Amino acid sequence: MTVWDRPEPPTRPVPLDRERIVAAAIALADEGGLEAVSVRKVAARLDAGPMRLYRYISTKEELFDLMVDEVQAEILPEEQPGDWREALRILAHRTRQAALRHEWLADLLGGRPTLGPNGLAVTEATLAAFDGLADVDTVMRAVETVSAYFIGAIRREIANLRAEHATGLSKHDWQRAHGPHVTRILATGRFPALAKAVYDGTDVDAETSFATGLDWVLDAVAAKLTPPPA
Amino acid sequence: MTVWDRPEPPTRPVPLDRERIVAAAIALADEGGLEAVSVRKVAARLDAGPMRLYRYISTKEELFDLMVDEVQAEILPEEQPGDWREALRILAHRTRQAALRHEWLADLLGGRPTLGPNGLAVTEATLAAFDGLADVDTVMRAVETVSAYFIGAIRREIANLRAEHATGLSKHDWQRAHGPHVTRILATGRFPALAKAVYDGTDVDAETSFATGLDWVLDAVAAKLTPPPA
DNA sequence: TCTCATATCGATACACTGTATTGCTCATAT
DNA sequence: ATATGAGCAATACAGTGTATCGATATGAGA
Repeated sequence: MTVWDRPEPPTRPVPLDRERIVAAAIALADEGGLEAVSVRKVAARLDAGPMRLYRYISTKEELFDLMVDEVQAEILPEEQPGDWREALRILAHRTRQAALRHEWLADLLGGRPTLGPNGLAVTEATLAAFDGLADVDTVMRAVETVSAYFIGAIRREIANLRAEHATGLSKHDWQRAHGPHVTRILATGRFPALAKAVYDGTDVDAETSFATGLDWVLDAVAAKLTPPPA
Repeated sequence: MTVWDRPEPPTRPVPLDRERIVAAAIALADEGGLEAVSVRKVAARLDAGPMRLYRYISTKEELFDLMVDEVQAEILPEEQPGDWREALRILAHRTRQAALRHEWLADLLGGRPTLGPNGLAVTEATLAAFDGLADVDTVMRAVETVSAYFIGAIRREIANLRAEHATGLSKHDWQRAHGPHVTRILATGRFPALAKAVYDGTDVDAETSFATGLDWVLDAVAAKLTPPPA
């Protein structure tokens, strides 16, 4: 039997692990949003059959969980600042930046408990920042309040950003109008306070708006940590 | 040709409008979550062909928008309290209650700008509560901050609620463990602050936790509205 | 009252989804 | 050398959102 008669040896399938799978899924999501992530497309990126992924995840939701946890690694600050306030501020801003890099994160944020290793590490670092400053319950309330704020704020920011992007309007025109619809509604005079806000309000960029609200919330937390002298 | 030979006249299709469609979709979502809402199933509830719905909506996303706006009607308080603080507190709690009645709302909240009639009415009422109390920009910041908080908080609450529900564990066991996973992770000692929080923390019910954080944020807003005397 | 135009509907079709099942193939252990 | 087990691709299924299209019933105009 000559070489010509013998078939080439079958190519072994490219090795796979969760890391590669998650990376492919994130790449897909970064390009086309969460809805662009399908098991088939992720597998295709890895030169694998779709069903092969189910050795590593047992459901598509789990893939999303892995994606979120992967991004949490970007959020985890490299070194811990001493000040709790600075720690929380950095956490909030890093989360926001991650969401701007990966807009799909906004769809997932707060949608499920984050129990992955990186998610837990983020929580640990956050809680640790309060060490010795207050009782456990107060600390919990503080962390929950701040994170509720920035998750909500990030969601809104991304939502608005997408709406602008979809209509192709400039940010200014968008805020002022959202096309004819809002203009017409406001013109009816049925929403005077809203109209005033839209027309008389200053355009502040998203980051300062985010930072301002965050500072307010941090102020509130500070007040609860060190109650004013009676 | 006797009556017996003649077929009955063709039944006219049941009349349809957005209201009916949205009601059917909401019913479906209340029973089985957002993922139970499919164009075919909504149509089936109305004895209509799937394609018929596309005269009233042009995409499934629009159906979701309509659903959210419909629920906003439940949120709109019937009468406006004089106090801005009370107004915002009520808004937050009503939104939370709506989300508890319609868990799918948590998936949609903050996901897209709410430009429907009821959504705008809610915004109007909220802004109106601040009339004359501060400049437009401060008011905007206040409203955005508070709503960011409660959207984030509601999302987390529903997320936890679902996680409990899925495992069938009691709330207590859930918070303590989430099955073996968290227990094992905590046992490694790599997350001391987290472990302390989980084991030493008091179980507070979701509503008080929500209300507490809300009060903190409202305190912060109050401080910005009436700056302390210099 | 008859005819025509228009709006609306149901059926069909398409490309795609997540995942259960099945049987093959190859690497290892005996 | 053979048996065993794991890992994989292929196939299949039920379901999805929505484009297209031909039939049909309704209202307007003569």
